[in-house]
Amino acid sequence: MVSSGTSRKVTIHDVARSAGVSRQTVSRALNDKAEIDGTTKQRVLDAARELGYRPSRFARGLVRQDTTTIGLVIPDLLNPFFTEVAAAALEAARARGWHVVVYDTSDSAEEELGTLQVIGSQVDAVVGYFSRPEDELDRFTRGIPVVLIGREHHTPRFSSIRVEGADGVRAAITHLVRAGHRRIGMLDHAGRAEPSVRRDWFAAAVAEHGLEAEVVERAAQSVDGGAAALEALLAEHPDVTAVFTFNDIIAMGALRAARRVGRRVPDDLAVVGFDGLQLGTVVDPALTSVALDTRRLGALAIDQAARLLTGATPLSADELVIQAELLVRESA
Amino acid sequence: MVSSGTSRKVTIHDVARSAGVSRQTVSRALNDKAEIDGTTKQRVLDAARELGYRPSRFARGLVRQDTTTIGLVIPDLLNPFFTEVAAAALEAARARGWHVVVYDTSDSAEEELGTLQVIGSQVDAVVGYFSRPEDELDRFTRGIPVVLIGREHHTPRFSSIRVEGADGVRAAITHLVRAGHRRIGMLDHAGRAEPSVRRDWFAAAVAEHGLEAEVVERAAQSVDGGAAALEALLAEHPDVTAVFTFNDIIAMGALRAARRVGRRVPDDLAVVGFDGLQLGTVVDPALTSVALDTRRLGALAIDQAARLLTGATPLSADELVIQAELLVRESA
DNA sequence: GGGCAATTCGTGAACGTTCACGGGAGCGCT
DNA sequence: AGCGCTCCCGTGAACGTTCACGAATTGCCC
Repeated sequence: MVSSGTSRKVTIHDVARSAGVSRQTVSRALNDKAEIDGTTKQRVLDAARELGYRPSRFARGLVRQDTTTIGLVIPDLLNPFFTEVAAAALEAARARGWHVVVYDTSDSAEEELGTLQVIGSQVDAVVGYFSRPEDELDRFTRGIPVVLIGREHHTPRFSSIRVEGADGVRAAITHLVRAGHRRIGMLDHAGRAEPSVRRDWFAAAVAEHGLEAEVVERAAQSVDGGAAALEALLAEHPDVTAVFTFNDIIAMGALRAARRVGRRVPDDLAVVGFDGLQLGTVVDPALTSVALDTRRLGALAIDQAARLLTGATPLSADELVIQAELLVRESA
Repeated sequence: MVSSGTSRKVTIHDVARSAGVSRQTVSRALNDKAEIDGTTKQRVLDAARELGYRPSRFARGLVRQDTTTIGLVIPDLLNPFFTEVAAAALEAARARGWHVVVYDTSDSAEEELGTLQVIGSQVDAVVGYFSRPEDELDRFTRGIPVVLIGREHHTPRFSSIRVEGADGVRAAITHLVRAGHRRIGMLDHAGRAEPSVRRDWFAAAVAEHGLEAEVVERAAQSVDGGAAALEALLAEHPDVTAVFTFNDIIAMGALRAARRVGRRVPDDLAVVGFDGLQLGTVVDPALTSVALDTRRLGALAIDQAARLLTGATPLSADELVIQAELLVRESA
């Protein structure tokens, strides 16, 4: 018989009554425990299947304190960089037998707020990206560990993983200068109000070589945005022979625009992205980029969450750093 | 004071005692309910913060039956197609206030088994991709709705979303024939033992135009695999002027290989992928593809899960279909 | 001053499961 | 016969929260 569907929830008690045994015996049968006869075990299992019984994860979780679930907050899963981070975090969590509930906040402050309001009561720890002020995060995540990615923290309960790109960007600029480039532009992120940190790294690296650092255009966070920005930059500064971009998505747009305006990459225009996406190999020429080890990033975040959760000594700020490194492929 | 950390779990009772009130009053304060004085509410809140109190989601879930959590099983989150499906499912679930715990099975049968073993006791419904035999799925998901994607089902408790691509592929081939192509090859998936269903669609469509259908090379599921396969195919059949591929990833490899061997796309070689990834716009020329509406796919899966969960009349098999449609961009 | 409503708070019960413990039946051995 | 051991099985309690209900206090009006 198929279970009725709209009926009240069937409990362990119903199974026990149906099989003519006690709750405890049912529990023993379902959890493969000892102290139970083979035939009664089968009888209980049959009764359970017949009734469509399903143990309540809440009741079970209440008494056995074993399962841990963490919340992973991602601004935009369709952005390949975050996809890589999420995949890495999932892998690290699986290795620990954890469950991961994923929230995509769609780059929206409102959705992030909505997520914060529900996440606190659903998970044992929170890992991910946030844009809201810290006191708000604090208020909604009371009592559980929080690991921020790519953002500073001041609340003692928080941890954060720092993304250190100065060295990587410097290596990229050095690489370009060695190749003979003297006019190097940048396509920055247009989303936030103030210039990005990556632009600061760029400016510092360029200044070290005594070059001008002000050849910057701001690009929308998309392939089209990158393409448009490169065209604008080249129109304004035709003497530019190399560009560094905020990220690989924008760089891919730049690659396309370069082809459209007749610049050969890397000969007429060198392009260096940021992120080091695996995706950088699908474009032609393959994208040279200042790469972030996303797998390590995800693993590090989960590891720290585990330490905070178990009370082990957490990793220090010095250890919670991802160092960007220049990944030379074909576009520069 | 910072909470001690390794101490026993602090319960609502501790907060009540600390604030000099009853459990119920604490509950009222924390859940923004009425019937509580402003000052006592603040006192309770302070005490809760002081003690580092955090309500147990298990105890709460046990008494209020509101929160629903679904399990989303994905073979490989790094594969952009599945990323899009996952993002769509997350969005649809968020609209319903559901929580989604994501499992990446890494295209591995063992990981899928491991997922099955734990998922049944953690979620209220299961949605996603599975490769294991149906009786196994049945055994591990007793009592909860299951929505399979891109796979038939025979167990009555299951639902499945069918991907119907025959029409879309036919449209693609017609498109190629109209452009004058007479020798059309295919790059099939090399993963499974038998030829893919997409190859059957291809063969049927090509046969309708009276063309030869046997110009098929099998490609590994990667950009490099696609590139290698196209080179092999062209070496064997230099007269081929158009290729249809198992998916967009392989198509992107084909694009690169075409450029390497000096074939201009789409003039010397037309390329049509399958999936219709947003990613198809980052390559140059942008990829023409037989597109699947991944957003609708994800939404449909979640919708059906919702119907099964609430006891509403589920969608029929006819309604659970995603029709592929030709998306003409630049590569063909 | 008495009645009545509104406001604020507390107590027992319930949610569904597992754990700790105890008890009965059967068997072998002294 | 008595003892002890093994194998099954059942009962009360506990997990931590919310719900239903009742009670106490206060304020207001006649």
